[in-house]
Amino acid sequence: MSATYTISDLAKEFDLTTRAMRFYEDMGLLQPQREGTSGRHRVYTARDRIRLKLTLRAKRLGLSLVEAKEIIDSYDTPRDTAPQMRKFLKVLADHRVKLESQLLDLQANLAEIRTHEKEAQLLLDKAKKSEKPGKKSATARKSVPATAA
Amino acid sequence: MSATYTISDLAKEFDLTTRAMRFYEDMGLLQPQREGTSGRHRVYTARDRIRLKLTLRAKRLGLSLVEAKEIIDSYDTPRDTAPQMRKFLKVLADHRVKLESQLLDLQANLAEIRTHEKEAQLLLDKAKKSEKPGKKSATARKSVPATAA
DNA sequence: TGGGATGTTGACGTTTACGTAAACGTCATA
DNA sequence: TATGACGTTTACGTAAACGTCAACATCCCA
Repeated sequence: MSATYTISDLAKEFDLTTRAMRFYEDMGLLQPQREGTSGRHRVYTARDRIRLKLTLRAKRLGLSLVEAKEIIDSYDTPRDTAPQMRKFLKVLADHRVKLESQLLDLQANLAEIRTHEKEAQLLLDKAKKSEKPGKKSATARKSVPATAA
Repeated sequence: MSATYTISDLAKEFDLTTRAMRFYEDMGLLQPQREGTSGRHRVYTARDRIRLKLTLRAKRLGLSLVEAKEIIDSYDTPRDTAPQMRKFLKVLADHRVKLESQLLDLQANLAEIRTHEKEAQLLLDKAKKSEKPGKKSATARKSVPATAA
């Protein structure tokens, strides 16, 4: 009934190799069922697909596969007792702190780039304007910016 | 006159090993001067310090050292001609696109975490309230969230 | 002047995240 | 039934980013 996927289905969808997917399985990130005459072929469920999606996003944010697994698993472990719940909350909070500081890095970096883009664009425009009117205009040779945070 | 640093000065300031700094030098990210009787000891300038700072921030955002070098170097290459300028702008734009998509990942992830935190906190509070009044309350066993983007 | 503290150059080791190749099984279909 | 196309296991290889010695040079200062 519910949708299932072959290894290459998911590999294609997320643009990775089957080797990578088997590796993720070895790491415990995916746990496909087996099927076929001798139960060799892997069958992925929607749950695997979502875990894979989360894994890749975590990777894009610079987490190792082990770190990714830790967090993703935490979404999938029992939280029936208060201590379990509190531990879950701690994992979330720790991760959030990391993400928030990364957000700052990112915003700083973006701001810097946009500044440089504007500046460079301005110089380029100026050069074009003086293309005919003037003779030659010495453009700036900038070095590493002091605004670096 | 202008401030200089020893290898361990910077290593301490940025919390990395001297081995890492020499490695960055091998990669071309840093180019300390040499000093002393036989010119063996490395001397780092403010420029090195800033390049190091940029390198580490790039690393935190998941760039490889080679990628970091490419971008940082681009800030430090001549931009006297229009083609050079345009190439510089292209590097910036490419990098900005990457950062912007990363920003989306990050914001999605943060939003998700905050949702889970609220939800979990609510359950925890509810459990505490019914600690005395009721007998026992079965708390939820949540699995991987469907909200996963 | 001597002895820690610090620095330097190799050079080999380690972890992460797969790539790649061999050698074989399985499945749809022509 | 045979012939691709796809899947599987096993195992060795690799690139990035350092860690970890060893063995020696320099520097500071009591």
